[in-house]
Amino acid sequence: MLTPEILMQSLVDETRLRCVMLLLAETELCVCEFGYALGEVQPKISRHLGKLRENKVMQDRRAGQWVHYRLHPDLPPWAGTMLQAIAQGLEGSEIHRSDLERLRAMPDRPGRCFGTGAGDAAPD
Amino acid sequence: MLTPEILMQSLVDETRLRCVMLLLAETELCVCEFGYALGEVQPKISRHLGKLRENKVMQDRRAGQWVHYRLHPDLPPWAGTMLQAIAQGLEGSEIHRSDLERLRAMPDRPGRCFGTGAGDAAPD
DNA sequence: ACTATATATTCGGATCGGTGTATATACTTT
DNA sequence: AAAGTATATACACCGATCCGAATATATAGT
Repeated sequence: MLTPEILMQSLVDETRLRCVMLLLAETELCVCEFGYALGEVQPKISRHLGKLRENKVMQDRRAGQWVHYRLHPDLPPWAGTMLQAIAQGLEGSEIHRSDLERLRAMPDRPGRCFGTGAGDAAPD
Repeated sequence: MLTPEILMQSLVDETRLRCVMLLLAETELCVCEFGYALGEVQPKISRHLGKLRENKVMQDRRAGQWVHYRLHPDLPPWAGTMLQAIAQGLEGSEIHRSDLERLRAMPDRPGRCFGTGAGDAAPD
């Protein structure tokens, strides 16, 4: 079960915080997208996402060769409140703003095909 | 200035989290009260309170031989939200409950004489 | 089966943060 | 000024954590 202690330990690392903040804006991202947005090498990203998954902050979903991460659906209400409060305190933060910018400018982002595999959200 | 990163770094340590949580219930406490409530030695408590002061999470006030700590008056709104969310996530936590219990059962708690120095709240 | 791409894990080393013990400082009382 | 109480700091040590680099695993396409 997720406790405030574990959540803070999860977010106290800058890389992990940046990843979680991206998920407040994009709901689901794969490892390579995190890596591109943060400008970090893959093993580093993967390790941190793994810890966030262990800690039940995120949930992963494999889709072909890609693994998509999203905020854990069972995140308790107080945890959601914390994330929102952090996001608010981070307004004006250069790093997080540019993370999101780089992500949105990323070429060839892998399309997310949910559940039924019906709709492919590939940008134009 | 206090940032979410610094606040989380401040609270990720159990001792510091326990101290801050006590201040959500008591508004102002001196070092010896923290020490008694947590059952920890004085240097340990003092060191952690010092870091909380540095990080602008708490503010200290000397009153005679005692130094009283309270939550920093300029804590930004998002920080207050975070503290409340954490307190909520901590409901049912044995440690924090008993911290508060021990504090309230502490004999000879130093009286808090604010501002004017008029009233001394010494018990009997 | 072989290659390519995406992700995960392992390992050794470096760094950071917490701890205990001892000691220093500040204030009060006599 | 000397002794007592409250608080702060210094130092050496230890364990946790993060990192880079190399390697392992998983899936897709041919």
